[in-house]
Amino acid sequence: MGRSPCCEKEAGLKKGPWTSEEDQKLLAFIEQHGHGCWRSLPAKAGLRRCGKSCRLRWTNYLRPDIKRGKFTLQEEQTIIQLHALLGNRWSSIATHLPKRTDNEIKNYWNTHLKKRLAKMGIDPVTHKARADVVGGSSGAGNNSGARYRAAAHLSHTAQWESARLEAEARLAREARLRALSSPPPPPGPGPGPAFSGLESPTSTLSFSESVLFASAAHDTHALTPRAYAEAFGAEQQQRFADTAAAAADAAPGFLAGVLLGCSVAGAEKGFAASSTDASVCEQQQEEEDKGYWSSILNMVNSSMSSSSSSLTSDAVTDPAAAYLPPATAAAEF
DNA sequence: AACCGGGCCAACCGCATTCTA
DNA sequence: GTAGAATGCGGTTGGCCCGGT
Repeated sequence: MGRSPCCEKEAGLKKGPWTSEEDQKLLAFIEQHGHGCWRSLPAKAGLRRCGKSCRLRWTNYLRPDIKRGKFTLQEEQTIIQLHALLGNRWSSIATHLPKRTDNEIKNYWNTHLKKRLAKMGIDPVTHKARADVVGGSSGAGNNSGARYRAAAHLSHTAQWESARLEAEARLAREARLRALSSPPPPPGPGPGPAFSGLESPTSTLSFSESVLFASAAHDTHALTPRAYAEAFGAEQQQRFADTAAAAADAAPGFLAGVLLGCSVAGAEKGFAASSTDASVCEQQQEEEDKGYWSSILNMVNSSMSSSSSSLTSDAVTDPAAAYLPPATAAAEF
């Protein structure tokens, strides 16, 4: 595959921080003409920058729909959960955090979240409990249990993710084939909620990631309130509960229920209730996990069937099978 | 006051992927 | 089918800022 002649090597191109004058030029040009071809944009806009630099400046800074400033607790959770599922696929993660850029998320992960997970004894790369923490059952008491469970849960999701990626690749191939063999659908209401609300203009993945988003939202369980409190400090516990309550107001469905189940209920029961019966808690956790995963399956099923009228391939006649985790994971159900 | 080290983040770099002729 | 061009993406860097000594 050919590599383009690097525009950065063109003579006289400016590098480094952008001036406000350059920003103005870029903004004005894009507002008037749209960005179109990035390569030719700098010349048209009167900028001595390469197109790549312009694109980066626009997407990471100048775009009007960018939210700047501190990440909310909910955003932090989403990043952690999506990272557990997707790894360093920052653009995919950014797809599910409206108004945040991949660069910003990446920076935030590297400077904040990674360290906090490490503090929790969770390897920020694998999202598994570190051996030195899991093995060291002494001292920390119940802490290691909560940490281990959180990490085990994340590990569990990783198995799902590998299966999901396979299915995703298959669906993408099939979608492409269908697109080639059939005319585009008429404009109008989309095939269903799974398609309509979660699609991102920047996303290269649509359906399956929408499902993933929902599943990630479910994965609020992955960090238990207590484990979360350990990592994020007591002063954030209230924020956590507030956020969940706000989410319940705004979205009284699925996500809110999960958030509430995790936070408010947790808060009511005494957020860091170290004196509660551990075995009962674990049983409850297992039950919740079962419900959690089966609701994902249900959602996948319903989402797939809602769109299956246009899916004709054998590979997706059994939608659940397309997303079935490896046998070891499936056996845990 | 000066120095130092770490945190933070915008921007760069180069590879990967997608598009197009 | 292939090569070149365009764009996307993730890792890394450079420089500013701030708190500690």
